[in-house]
Amino acid sequence: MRHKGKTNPPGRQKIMESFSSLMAQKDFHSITTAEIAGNASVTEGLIYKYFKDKKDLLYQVLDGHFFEFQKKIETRISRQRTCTEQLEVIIFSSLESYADNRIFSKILLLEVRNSLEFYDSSAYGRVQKYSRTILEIIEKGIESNELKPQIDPYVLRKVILGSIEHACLGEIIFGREIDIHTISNGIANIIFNGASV
Amino acid sequence: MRHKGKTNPPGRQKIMESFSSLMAQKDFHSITTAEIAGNASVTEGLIYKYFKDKKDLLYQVLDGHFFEFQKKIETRISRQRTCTEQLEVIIFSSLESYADNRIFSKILLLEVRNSLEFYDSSAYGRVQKYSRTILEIIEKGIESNELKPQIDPYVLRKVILGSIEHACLGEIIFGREIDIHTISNGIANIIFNGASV
DNA sequence: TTTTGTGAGTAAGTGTTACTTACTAAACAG
DNA sequence: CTGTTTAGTAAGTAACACTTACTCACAAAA
Repeated sequence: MRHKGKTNPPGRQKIMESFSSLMAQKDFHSITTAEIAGNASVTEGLIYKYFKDKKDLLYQVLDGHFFEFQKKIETRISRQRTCTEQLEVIIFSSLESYADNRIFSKILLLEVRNSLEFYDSSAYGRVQKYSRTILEIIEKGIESNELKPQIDPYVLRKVILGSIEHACLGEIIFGREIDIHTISNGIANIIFNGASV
Repeated sequence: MRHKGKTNPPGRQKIMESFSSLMAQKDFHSITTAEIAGNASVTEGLIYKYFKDKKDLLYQVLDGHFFEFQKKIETRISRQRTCTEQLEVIIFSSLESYADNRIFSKILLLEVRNSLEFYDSSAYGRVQKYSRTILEIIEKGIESNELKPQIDPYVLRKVILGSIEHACLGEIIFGREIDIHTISNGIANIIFNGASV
């Protein structure tokens, strides 16, 4: 290459930061391109140099956040030995990440799911990988006799992910504080030991 | 009243039906008011006689669907005696309703949650009532010694609702078929008896 | 040293969209 | 009859997402 393929120019970064900070204040659809550009001190047109459209900007911002989320989860999992411990780490760390990073949570749980384009994005690729990791842990747990053999791994994964996500919704939507330790212990206790006497 | 307060005129109904059928085909934001009106054979302006804005139309359509959902669930619950049976009915019937009524599910799980106005709507009032019913059943179950006393009712509710909702997402988003019986039994089994050996 | 190509960024649009305003026509109540 | 209310229309408008066509800076090749 003749031109030193310098990637991620300042304008691009400023647009993403500006958009992120706006997402902390309001929902995706009420953020305008004019606002994003103004807040970033660039012109509206520049957004479309780096992003296909407004949604693509959303997906790319999510992708960055998800990358960090994934890195943290993976190192933590690797430090645990049993399947139960690993799933507990997943429950706790997911709750922690959602609670610590509202923008990430809002985008992932409330804004991207409704349009099909998301499922082609690289951010969704990360979701799939994370999801597959959970499935593998469950399958290993069944093999090693930690988990009941009659359990459907896909269903258990749904219960785990669903519980985590639902637990964060109140926090994200209404800005309520949640006690991560209590909730994650509560969820893990129900899922592993059951609610019935 | 002087004018026989005749409510729900044909134009209003046609708008709601038109919008419902469009929701079956695409996501909320890519439906235009021109489309809704054209499909209903009325003028665009009429939409705004009966609905505050496009979102209000969404909420009112959801409200109608939720009313039916609630009616069905409540009669079914009343036929069960034990808390466990009642919660099983909730899990099964919710899955069934979501699977049978894609428009309802799509609106409730993917389209309304992200904007705060929804939480003032009457549809959200129904969500709260349904949610409260579940909590009451759980509390009764703890009192009657069917459920473990150390369980936090709020957490158990999160696990139940989260599992149900997550189980339907694949179905709704990708149009996958799910086996309601298998999934609802699987979820109930994990939640009541636990996944650990 | 000039030329040429490219990446960063801008300015000024354009078509669409959600929503508004000001208006009929008819049904009814007093 | 008369005034009021309901159902519905027609013709806008501001704001929005996105496009087009451009400038400028700079670096490598000729």
